[in-house]
Amino acid sequence: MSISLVLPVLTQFELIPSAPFAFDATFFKPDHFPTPDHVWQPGVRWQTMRWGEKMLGLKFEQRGSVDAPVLGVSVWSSAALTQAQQADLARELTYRYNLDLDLSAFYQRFQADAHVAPLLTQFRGMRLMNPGSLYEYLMIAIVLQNATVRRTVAMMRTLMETYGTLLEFDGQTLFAFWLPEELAVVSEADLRTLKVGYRAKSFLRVSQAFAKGEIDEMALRSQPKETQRKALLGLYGVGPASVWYLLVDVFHHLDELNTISPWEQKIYSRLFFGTDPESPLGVETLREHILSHFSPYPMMAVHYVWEGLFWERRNGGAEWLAPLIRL
DNA sequence: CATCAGGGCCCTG
DNA sequence: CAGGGCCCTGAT
Repeated sequence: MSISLVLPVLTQFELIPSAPFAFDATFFKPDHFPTPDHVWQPGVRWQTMRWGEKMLGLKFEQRGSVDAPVLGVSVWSSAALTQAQQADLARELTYRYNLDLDLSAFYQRFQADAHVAPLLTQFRGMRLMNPGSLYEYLMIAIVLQNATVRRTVAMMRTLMETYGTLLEFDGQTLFAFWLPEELAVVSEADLRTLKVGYRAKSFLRVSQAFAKGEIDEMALRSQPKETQRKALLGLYGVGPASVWYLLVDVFHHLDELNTISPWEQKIYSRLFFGTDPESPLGVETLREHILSHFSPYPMMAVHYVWEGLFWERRNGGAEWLAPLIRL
C-alpha cells in the first residue's frame, strides 16, 4: 500500500523540563484516542511530526529523575537540521509538551484536597500535552464528532493511509500528517469514499482556511482566549465541544471548562458525586461544582482525576467505564 | 427487518 | 433558541 520514507539523518539534544516532571504520565495519555503517528512504552515515546515542509521522526526518552529531569530528544530527518532549526524545534516541543510549566501553585492549592491530593502524588510532575499542531488537532476533533471511538479510529487510519506519509526511523514505521494545502485540493467525493460522511466538508473547509492563511496558530497563541475562541468557532464544522478541547490542549487554558458532553457528564457524575452514570446529574450542577471546587485550575484538577481513572482502567480496573466509552 | 443514538454542528424557521 | 438532518455503524 504505502511506501515508507526512510529518514536517515539523526540529530540529538536534551531538554530540561521544569521539576517535578513525570515522563510517562505526560508522554502517554491512556484517554487520548490512538492515532497511528506515535508509539509509547515506559520511558520512551516515538512520534512523527510535520515541521513546515519537513517530515520528522522523533524519539523522546526519559532521563534523570522526577526532581532532576532530563528529556532526551532524537530527531530523524531527510536532511540535516541547522542550529536555528534545531532551536526552533526545541522551542516548539517545549510548548507542545508544556515542559516549562510551573506546577507549584497548583500543587499547593490541592495538597490538602482529599480527592485530588493522592493523584498529585501518583502523577507528580504530569502536564497536559498535545503532540501535534492546531491543524492536526482540528482533524482529530472532526473525526471525534458524533461517532463512536471505534469509528473515529477507523476514519483516522484511512485518512492517514490515504493522505499521510509513512515514515521509517529508529525501527518504527509511523504515519505523519498531511499538510492543509494538500487536503484542501482533494474533492469532497474522494473524501466521502473514505466513509467519513458529512465530515468531508469540514475537513475541506478547515484545510482551505489554513491553506489560505486565514488561521495562524503561532499568532493565535499570543491572543486572548476569547479571540482564539472566536477564530476557532469561525471554522466550518467546529463548534463549542471541539473548541473546548482546542482551548485546553492546544492553547493551554487551564481555567477553561464550558462544555460537558453527555458521555463526559456521566463520567463526571460518577467521579465527583458517585452517582449512577445512567442517571447523571445535570451539566449545570457539574460545571458549577467543578469550577467552584477546583478553582482556579479546574482543567488541571479534572485532568489529574481523569488520568487517574483511565490509567486505572488500563491496569484492569474501573470496569464501570467500559459501557460509557463504547470502543 | 427497522430504528436509533453516538466523544456535534449547521441551518432553518 | 429549538429542532431536524447529516454519514455510518453497531446495538436493540
